[in-house]
Amino acid sequence: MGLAKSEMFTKEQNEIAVLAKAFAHPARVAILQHLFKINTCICGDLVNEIGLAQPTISQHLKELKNLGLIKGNVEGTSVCYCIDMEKWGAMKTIMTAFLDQDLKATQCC
Amino acid sequence: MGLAKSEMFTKEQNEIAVLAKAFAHPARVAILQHLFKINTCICGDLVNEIGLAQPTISQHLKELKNLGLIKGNVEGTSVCYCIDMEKWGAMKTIMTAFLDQDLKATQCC
DNA sequence: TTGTTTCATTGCAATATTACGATGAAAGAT
DNA sequence: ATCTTTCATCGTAATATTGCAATGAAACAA
Repeated sequence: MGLAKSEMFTKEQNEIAVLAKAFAHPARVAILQHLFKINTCICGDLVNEIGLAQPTISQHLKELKNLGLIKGNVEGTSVCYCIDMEKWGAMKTIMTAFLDQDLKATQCC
Repeated sequence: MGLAKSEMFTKEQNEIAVLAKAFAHPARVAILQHLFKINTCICGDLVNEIGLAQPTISQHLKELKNLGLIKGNVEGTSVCYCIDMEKWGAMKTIMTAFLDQDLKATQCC
């Protein structure tokens, strides 16, 4: 039905899925990469950098903000977005633990 | 429109997004975790382990297979799925490089 | 042969995501 | 005050994803 039955999975499984969604669209990957590149914060010239319309960028920024991976500071008429390093680190811990499962496993077939 | 304009992003950005989609659903996370846990391959008792219908599990397995993260060996009437360690490692290299962006960046706001 | 088991595929409904035009809100400039 | 700039939000259309009942295919058992 298109409904993720989150109650039938562990908290960890749901958390990984939610975090992975942040990277599951190239526009959000591009946004994050650009925010890291221009480390001295940056505003909505993301719209110029990436070739999507302003409401679309704004929507992607909102999702990343909801996850806590980025934060936005209002500066006059513009808004300065940047990575929340603390949240990024927390996310990385969870994702890395998942990705490193192979270290404990043995090859089979 | 719901259309990811992949031609406007870099090859790397699209690759990260495609790989991240593998983990963007708790059922696929659960499948991968179970395959790692039962490292001596395992078949479709994933249907019993996870509480989803057989066609649904089969569909998720297909997606993971398309990405190359798992492979399936037919054994009589059953199919034995397991992680493709080589592909997993390649995926991990790409994802880790993306996640480690913060190591080169400096905090801003 | 007929039945059974296991899994893939088809077909469809429900829901989620993505994209953008139009509009609104807030801050500056004039 | 009006105009402009910048961004958020609303509304809606297009597309993608998820889930499962029904069915099909392949291997095995009788």
